[in-house]
Amino acid sequence: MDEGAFILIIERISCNRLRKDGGKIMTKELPTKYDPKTTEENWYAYWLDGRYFEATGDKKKKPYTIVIPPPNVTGKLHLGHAWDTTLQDMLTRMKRMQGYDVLWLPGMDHAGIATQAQVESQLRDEGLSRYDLGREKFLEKSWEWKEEYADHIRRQWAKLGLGLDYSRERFTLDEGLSRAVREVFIKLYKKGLIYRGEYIINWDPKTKTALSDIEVIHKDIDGAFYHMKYPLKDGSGHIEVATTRPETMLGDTAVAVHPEDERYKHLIGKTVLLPIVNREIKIVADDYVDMDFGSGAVKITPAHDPNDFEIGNRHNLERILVMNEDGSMNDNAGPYKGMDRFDCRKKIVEDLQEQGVLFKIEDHVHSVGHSERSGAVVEPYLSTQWFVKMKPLAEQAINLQKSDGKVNFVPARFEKTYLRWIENIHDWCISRQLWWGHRIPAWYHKETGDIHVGHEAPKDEENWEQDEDVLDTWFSSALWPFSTMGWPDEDAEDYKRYYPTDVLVTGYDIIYFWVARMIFQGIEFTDQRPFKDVLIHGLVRDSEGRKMSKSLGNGVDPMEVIDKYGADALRYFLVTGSAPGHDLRFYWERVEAAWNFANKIWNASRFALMNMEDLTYDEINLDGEMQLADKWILTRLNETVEAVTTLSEKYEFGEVGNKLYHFIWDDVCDWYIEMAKLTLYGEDENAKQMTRSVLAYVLERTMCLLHPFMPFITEEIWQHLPHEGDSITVASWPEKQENWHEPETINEMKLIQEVIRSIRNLRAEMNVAPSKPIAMNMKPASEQTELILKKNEAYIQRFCNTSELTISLAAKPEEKSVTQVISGAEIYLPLEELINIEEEIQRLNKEYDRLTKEVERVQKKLANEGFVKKAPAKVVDEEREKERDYIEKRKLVEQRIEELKQ
RNA sequence: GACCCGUUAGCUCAGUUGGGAGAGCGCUACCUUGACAGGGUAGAGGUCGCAGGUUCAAGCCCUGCACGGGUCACCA
Repeated sequence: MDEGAFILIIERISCNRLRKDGGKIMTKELPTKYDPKTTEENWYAYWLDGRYFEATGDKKKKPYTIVIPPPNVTGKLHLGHAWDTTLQDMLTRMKRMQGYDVLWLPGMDHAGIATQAQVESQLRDEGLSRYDLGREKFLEKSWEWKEEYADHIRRQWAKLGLGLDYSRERFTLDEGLSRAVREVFIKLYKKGLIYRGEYIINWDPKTKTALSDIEVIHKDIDGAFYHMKYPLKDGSGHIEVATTRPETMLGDTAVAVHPEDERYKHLIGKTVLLPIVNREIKIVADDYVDMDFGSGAVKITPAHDPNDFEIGNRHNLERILVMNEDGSMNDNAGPYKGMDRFDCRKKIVEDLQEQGVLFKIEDHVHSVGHSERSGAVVEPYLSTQWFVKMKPLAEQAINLQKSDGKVNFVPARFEKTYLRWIENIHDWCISRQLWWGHRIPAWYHKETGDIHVGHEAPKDEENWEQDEDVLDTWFSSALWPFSTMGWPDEDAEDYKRYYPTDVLVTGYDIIYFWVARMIFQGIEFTDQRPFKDVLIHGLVRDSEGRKMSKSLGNGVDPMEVIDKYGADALRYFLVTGSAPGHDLRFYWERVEAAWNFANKIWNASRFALMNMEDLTYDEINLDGEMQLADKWILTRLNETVEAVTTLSEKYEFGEVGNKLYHFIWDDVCDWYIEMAKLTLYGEDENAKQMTRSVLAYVLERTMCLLHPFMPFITEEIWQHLPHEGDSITVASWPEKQENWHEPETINEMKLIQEVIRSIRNLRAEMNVAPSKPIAMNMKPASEQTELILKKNEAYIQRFCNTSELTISLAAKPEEKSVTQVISGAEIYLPLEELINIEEEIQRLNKEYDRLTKEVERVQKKLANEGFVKKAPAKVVDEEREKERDYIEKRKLVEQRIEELKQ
């Protein structure tokens, strides 16, 4: 691998050494705002220095492998890459913490056409072409270019915080991978699955290379339908044909009609005189022709149309190429020689009209193929190229999906997408008329024309010439999951240990180009799927839903986002921003929301650390007496741990994000920390110590859960918190702790929360400022509830801001009290001066009506025999409980109304 | 033409084993409470595209339709 940029990162490690202190806290006080800039770079350097991302080969651990979809070495990473790699980073970080020997293998793709085009454009600026330099010099230039961009990409990976094993970085043109490419080519050739032949291929006249079918993008273009009359040689009339590409008529070598077509039967075998070039061509009969389309007669240009080519084969027609490789007309075009194909079209239309041959032009929208790379209109072109025979390979891939060893697509529907394509696949044109790429390992004998295919030239090299062309970049990408592991050396350590990989993460736009090809090559050469799962995500779009593109200028540079909000915020936004397999719109506000979340976490930790005193990891002790809030948050932590773990295994990161967000913001920050203040600011030293332990423990575990989403801030906080080990990247993944799991605390907490909420609500409704202390009188519905309320009255006092609080089964409201009925208790607030009895009665009447509606709804449900009989007992019981509760509450409200009325 | 996806709060979107609708932003009112104003509290806002069906029960399953987006194929 290239060391350049990597060393830049490594260099910074030295200034970071003071952090290597065995995990002790260096500073206690955190600044009040989280600043990603000052922390992110240091931590990345620290991670590399600790070599936490390198696969260890540790036999005691199970391997877990992902290979990165290699980005084009010619470009910068965009938000799509950031999304794609963040998903992989999350998976590998989690697995590493779970104790797997993780290999996440980085690398880049040489991207033949794209890179060559860039280098050529640079040369053009210097007034040169690649031919001026020659092949060798041009490749030198390209390698320089590659080094520069590879550095750039590595720096971007670093900024994103990706835990890549750089010691195993690969490049598709590396010697090892090139050997794999040759090996595959040779083997397929020997098997007859690679062949060379003259066929109609997709030709890009701009970059002057052949393309495969999927590199052609079809766009609807407003064109025209040109109707022409070709005269019969015997002067007995003419035959009418139509075309969208009139310039191809110069290459016509027949006219075809359907053999059953009564209109033309008598003309079959006759000769037509092709206008302009005055070539004599035959009228042939062929089933391919659709009698109902157009005139029912088709001009045949075997050298410029795939269907015509087939017809030409069936009828032994001459193939006349009328264009050069750059899209200009050649010698066969007679008077049009040298003209560009589109200029020729204009001129030939004029000329034919003048001659009366072309008699009608109709507007016609038709789909025109464009080069995916250069944008040029693709010309169907007769040319000698190398092809992969796809049917046998596709069949193996299709069969694989019927076996237990199938590739699991996530979301599952993409398997259909994949199968549909592979079931209808055509042979794959793999030769490209470029210099930057894997040169085709075929030599042609200068005299005999024999073909030699092998790793090296034949011994009498001077008598042979190597094929000038290179292979489609995807031909090498298809081997990526195993060529990077040392294949074709099947005894290579990495290949044996890490192949097949566990999951491939990529966008749906690349299923055909890459995923499908990796699968059939994987089966053919390794006898198994190259990955167990394929996680498919969508595309990043702009805020209006448009694809980001250079031409629209609506692209957002992930580095700019990171500079503004930090990598953690960007990552969190990317992986929680959409449903699986769906596109994602980019919104700055949502990145900002993620940043706010990070800051919230920061400040919660800041609070904890300010109150942690010198608690060390060993001093964390959860075995003493606990408050409700402590037991509750530990239980909620357990629930969150379980949810996060199982949802992550299912790649449901959006849901994982929701769970963590809710747990951290609502449960930890809004409730637990607020409640912890009671003990932390109180006098009871034992309780304080317990709260510190719980807080430290919960935060430490929470940072671990969040680490895959937000690696930087979690490492920073984790290092400040009491912890064990040198880095959160290798900390243990949280597991459910049965000792501290008390589901009943959830309900107790719900009761306390309901009390607090209902008082806040009443205050707002009655315009009583939260800062104003009030007297509060509670009447529990049972002794059990009374116990819970009394045990937790400190919480109620604080959060309801009471001047006095009584909790008693015998409690009675003062005359002028506001009443609130909740499940399990009545609450009275004697707010004499604020109360108007009439208004209070009205308020309670509203409540009465609301409860009545609820009662009716539940009773309706319970009155349904089918429901009671067929619904699960648990569901029915829950409804009965609700009925009881609503009726009870309604009764209490009713009583209070009656009291007030007296 | 075939297939896939979407249609849920003002906007953008979550909602996976079918059991009383959620988030972010925006909006309203109030709050400098000793982690956080990048914050807190309370609140408004939804016939979950339409029509059928299955089911005790449908945003979720099935069928059809409408609109929007996408993929592939055809296009002389």
